[in-house]
Amino acid sequence: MRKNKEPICEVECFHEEIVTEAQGRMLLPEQSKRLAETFKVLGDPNRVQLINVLTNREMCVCDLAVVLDMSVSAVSHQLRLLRNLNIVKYRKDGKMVYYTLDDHHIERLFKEGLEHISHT
Amino acid sequence: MRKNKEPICEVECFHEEIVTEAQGRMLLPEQSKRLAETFKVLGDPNRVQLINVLTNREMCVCDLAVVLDMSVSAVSHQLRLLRNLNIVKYRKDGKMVYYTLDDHHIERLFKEGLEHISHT
DNA sequence: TTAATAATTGAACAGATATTCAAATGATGG
DNA sequence: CCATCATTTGAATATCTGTTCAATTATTAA
Repeated sequence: MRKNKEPICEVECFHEEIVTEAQGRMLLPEQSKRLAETFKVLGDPNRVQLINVLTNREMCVCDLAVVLDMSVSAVSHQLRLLRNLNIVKYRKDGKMVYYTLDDHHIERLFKEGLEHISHT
Repeated sequence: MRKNKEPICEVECFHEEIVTEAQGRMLLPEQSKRLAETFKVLGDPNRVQLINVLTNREMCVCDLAVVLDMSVSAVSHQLRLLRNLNIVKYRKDGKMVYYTLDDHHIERLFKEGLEHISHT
């Protein structure tokens, strides 16, 4: 947040017209927040691997822990995060819990990201 | 990292075959790291607005601060981050510094993200 | 019912991140 | 040269994030 909410009597450097035009092109706060949230969830190497590995496959927590070389607890915490954002869903079978991707939009975004890093 | 590097003599819950198959589909560590970095930089509402506002426009730091309602210093710090990742470039003109986007891949990713949140 | 096991949870901790503040830099004009 | 202004920078701080550890839940089988 800016501190300077007081009347600006002194000379300021901004360009009225450009500022007004740009303000008109701004995203709504709700939009920028959701967009950032969406990207942020993909912004961790372990979650990236998790999402990649769960694409078109179902896997139990324990297998995921072995594959990602993480503790079961750490995996479970990350899965909860993805669950809360409806990115993965789960199916229970006895003691086991099997996870899969539950968001094909995210899949597209993920693939677009992969392409991006491949030609950089 | 997992602690359990000791020989696993006790019963473990993972499924050998599934694990092996999944390991084969893993991204290289370098890939997952870069992919996560790319997404992470888009994972902040202020940076989202910055990138959006700089798309096809050039703007000086002071104008950006007014538009985004942030301090000049905060904007400058964020711009440095984007600069270091070659997402924005700048042009100097006297005391002023004008920034623009410098990465069309990011632009595509950004638009894909926008689409994503619009049908959710 | 008890023991064992897969997974989840919450607290605690270390490390990363975003902002603020004060000081520094670099350019312009008097 | 000096004062001013746009921007950058570094240190300090508060908050957020991801992991670990220990405890808990839920399910199965003895």
